[in-house]
Amino acid sequence: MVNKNFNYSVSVDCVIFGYDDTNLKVLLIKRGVNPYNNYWALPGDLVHPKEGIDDAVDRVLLDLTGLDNIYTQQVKTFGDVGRHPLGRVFTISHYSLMKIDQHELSPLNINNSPSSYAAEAKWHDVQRIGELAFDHNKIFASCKAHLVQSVQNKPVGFELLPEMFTLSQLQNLYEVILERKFDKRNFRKKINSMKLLIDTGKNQKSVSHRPAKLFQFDKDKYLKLKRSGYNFEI
Amino acid sequence: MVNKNFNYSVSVDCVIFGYDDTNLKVLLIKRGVNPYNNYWALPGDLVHPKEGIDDAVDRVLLDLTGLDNIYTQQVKTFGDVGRHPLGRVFTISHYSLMKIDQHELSPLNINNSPSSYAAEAKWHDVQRIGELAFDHNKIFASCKAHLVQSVQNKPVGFELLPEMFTLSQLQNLYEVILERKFDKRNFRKKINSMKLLIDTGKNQKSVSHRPAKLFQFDKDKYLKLKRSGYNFEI
DNA sequence: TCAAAAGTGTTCTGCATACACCCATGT
DNA sequence: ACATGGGTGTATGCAGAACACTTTTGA
Repeated sequence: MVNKNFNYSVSVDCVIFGYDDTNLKVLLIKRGVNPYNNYWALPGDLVHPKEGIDDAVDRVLLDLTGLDNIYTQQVKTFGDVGRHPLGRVFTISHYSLMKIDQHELSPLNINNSPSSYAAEAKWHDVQRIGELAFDHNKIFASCKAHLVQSVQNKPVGFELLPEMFTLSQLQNLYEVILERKFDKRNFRKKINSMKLLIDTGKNQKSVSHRPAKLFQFDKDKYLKLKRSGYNFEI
Repeated sequence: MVNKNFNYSVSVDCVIFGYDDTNLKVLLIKRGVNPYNNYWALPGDLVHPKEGIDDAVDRVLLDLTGLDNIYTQQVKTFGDVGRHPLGRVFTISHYSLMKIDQHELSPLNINNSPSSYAAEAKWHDVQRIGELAFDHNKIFASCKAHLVQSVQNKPVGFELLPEMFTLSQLQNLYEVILERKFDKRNFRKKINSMKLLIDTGKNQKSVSHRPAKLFQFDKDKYLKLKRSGYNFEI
């Protein structure tokens, strides 16, 4: 006999952020099934019976992007009584940060996916997402706010940049996420004082202006500093 | 027929913090039923079918304390496969802040409660909680860390103090939560510069030293400032 | 040679820190 | 009178903010 207390369902949803050197982007899927057929939605899936929350998130991300090392943080759980037409579904929302150049949004990935209620996947400007399925607009807003907070006291911005990046790319990333401008010299002074970037010795190629130096984020050094009480702050 | 996808259960758990002018406290219940009979545990309950997450939290807090205006924030959802012996139960953890002097932990409240799996409720020093039921030690640690973060950039500390409080009480509260000392003059300078306290004109009574002034937190003023971009920071 | 973005220092201001003595009350 | 915690100001150092010109490359 099924216990009357065990009749809910639980899903995970991912707000996957990317950065294309100009704008902050979010990866949405277009639903190919009801409910909300043809609506854009956050990628997600039900949590399987023998699967932890993080495992479910990793699976959704792997199926969608082919990548298995995407930075992810849990944000908030949504469970309003009427949020899902088929029953009581709680969804545990997450934000994920990926290097946008690393993945191919191949139809292959999407069609192979157990999350194959998705007919299409596409990057959208975070400024220009329309009405999403379910309560996904609310979820998106919550995760976006969480990103804005995180980026100011954790070095998560680097998760959105390629392995090697210029200081201008980094500055523009912060400007786009925080919706404010920084002074170039002061920004560089600040970044420089952290001593967390490695000068790769390489330069940009084939740009029609003075080529910029390429840097890497020194994650090991950051982790050591953090263990001894250091607080990242932009 | 019960859909195979609807066979999970969801609960809320509350890490209820209080402050007794010396230590940071957490309100735990002693379980009177299995599983984990006689273990101390976080107060919580299953989310009812027609009830939102926040409603469930409010209900748990009302049943336990008789109060209905307790500051609460959702923290994190836990759902490891084996975390509950009776089935797949996800729990949405919250932290709550209350003025410790406002409530009576009457057996009445506890026995009237639908959460009457509780045989006893008691404030514990946050430093001295032993092994709790389920994965509640992990949940507690997560909520404590969240409190430490929050208290530094939101004026939530005042939720733990009586309506009127002295500057020394306030300073000690921060020292206890953040586990560091502040210089008295600098702390007061900082608090004073925020202009968020109202001098009530009243003083402490019957203390065997110079009586301290009593202040109130100006919540309305804070909310106005916040809307126009102000960021609280200690 | 022109356009475009990279790169670079100094001054000023304000906030965090460090620090020691007198005051009001109860016993 | 003494013990207890309440209450107050100044000097110093450091970090954030404002600000303009030269350099390197491709077209």
